[in-house]
Amino acid sequence: MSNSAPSTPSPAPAGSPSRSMDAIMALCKRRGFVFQASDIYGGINGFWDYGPLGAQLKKNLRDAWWQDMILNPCWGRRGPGGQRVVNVPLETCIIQHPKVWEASGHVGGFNDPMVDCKETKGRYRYDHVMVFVPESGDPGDKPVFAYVGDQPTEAKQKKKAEKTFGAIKSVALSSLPQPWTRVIGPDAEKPGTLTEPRMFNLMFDTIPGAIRDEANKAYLRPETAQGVFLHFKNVVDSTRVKIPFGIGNTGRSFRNEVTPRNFTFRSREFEQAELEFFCHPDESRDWYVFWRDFRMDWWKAIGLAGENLILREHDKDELSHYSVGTSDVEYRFPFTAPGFGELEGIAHRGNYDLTQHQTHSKVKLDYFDTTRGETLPNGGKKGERYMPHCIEPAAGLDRGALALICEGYTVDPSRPSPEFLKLHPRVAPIKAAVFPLMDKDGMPEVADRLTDELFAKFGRYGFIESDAKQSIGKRYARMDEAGCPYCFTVDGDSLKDQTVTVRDRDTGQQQRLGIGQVSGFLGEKLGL
RNA sequence: GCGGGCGUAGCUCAGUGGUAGAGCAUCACGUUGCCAACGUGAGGGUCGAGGGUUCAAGUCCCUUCGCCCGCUCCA
Repeated sequence: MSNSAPSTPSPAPAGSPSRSMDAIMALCKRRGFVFQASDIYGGINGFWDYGPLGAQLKKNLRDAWWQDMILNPCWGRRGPGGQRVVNVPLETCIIQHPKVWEASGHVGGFNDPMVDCKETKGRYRYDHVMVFVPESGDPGDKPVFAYVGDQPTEAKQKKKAEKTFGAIKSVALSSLPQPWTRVIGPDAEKPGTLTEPRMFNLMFDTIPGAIRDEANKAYLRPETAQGVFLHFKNVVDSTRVKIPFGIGNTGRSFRNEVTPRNFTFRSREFEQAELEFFCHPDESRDWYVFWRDFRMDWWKAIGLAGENLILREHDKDELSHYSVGTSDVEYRFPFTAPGFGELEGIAHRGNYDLTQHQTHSKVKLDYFDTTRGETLPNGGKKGERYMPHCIEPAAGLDRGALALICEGYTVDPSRPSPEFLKLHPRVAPIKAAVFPLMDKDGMPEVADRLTDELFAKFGRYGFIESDAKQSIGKRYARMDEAGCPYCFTVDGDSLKDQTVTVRDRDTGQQQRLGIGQVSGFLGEKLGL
């Protein structure tokens, strides 16, 4: 825990009533972190908007990612070979050529009606499933045998069907009336295990161009990663980067989730921050470990330092067929407790994506590495041509913002303002507040001058608030709830000795500080 | 997609067929000189939406939208 002061109880454990999602969602709405999209029309399932504080919180999170991944990668931490880590940014469109998603595998797997087998957990394209039935067409009370053409199941099921019926014929599953209580799935033993066909529209589609023509259908991207692979060659040719290096891409992605659930956690429109890091196949495992460890450290550094954060290595059977390894940075959200929910996946993608796009686009995407190969008489290298491997740390910014809010949300009944948000100063949307203790006797003027100074120095990083109304306790409480880390208060003594009090959000404790020291104090606390 | 719960002021909720309410919050004025203080006052509602029954609907019925929980799904 970040706070070790004995007077401060540790945050309520995940899943306890005092850290309930209801309370967190209520605070999010009350203080303007998150609103439901199209609220006044009754909302729209799976879409959430950010209010003033939430928009700034998420921007701070995005900026932190950009700073620590692109501008000063890994805080200067050296790569596995002792080299400086080099990453460059890219910003690609939400809509790309439809073939991109065929190459990536997103179209083939998810755009057709599928039937699932409850027994084997197999999934089949509805229009590919055929069934062996007796020549007469009427099986009586006997089961019929489903199969998928050109697959091992065909011969197996044909044999069984012939044994049962003798003369058989083949019909489409779609020609049989539902429910298919008598159909034995391709790999199943018992009849009646196939579900009704279901559409899995993972991707939203749209039709660019003035004239609606289904032939022009395009998709809203389900991930930002593919935009990077498409420009791998352009980046190499235009920036003098040498492998190993990474390309970062942030932006909105869209997935037509079957069940949007859990506040902003599973939204249909969401923002990703993804890095595709390209390296030689032989070094890919080391880089995978490097990125996995750094990304975990990064989330800790912006405030998820508690036991609610874990790094989970995927089991072998969870991995995609092309992946050497995948880890998730996972957070114990109130709605997943005692389990965890994914914040970021760090995947070793091998050379799958570049290879796929090379095949589909017929454009060479391999890399000529002039630092490898045998040494030539002139001292240079002969070079080596290879398809780079890729490590992909892919973070969800909305999930990150939600985790920051959940982690920061604290209830301490012993405080005058029990409910408060312990946001790390780097991501807190409000960086500081300035209050005149009373709205008279020269205090507002001093407060105004200090406010101006803080705006000039820190306004570019977040909000600087000032408030002269109502009791001081109420103003502190408001700032606590909004996650503002420090409040500076001008009182009667300020006029005499040029000092103010600074109040720490997490402890409620105050100390006196010269007005001239305030900027230095705040800059240090904000890590600037 | 299936099952269950919920939807009344910004928030938490009361209101079981008969004039829409309370507390907190917000705003103003006054008091108060460091922790959601006190006093006085103000603003804020087509009771999620649409339809129906009824002399009369927040309340009963139907439909629909949204949120929450469980299952399902999540190469």
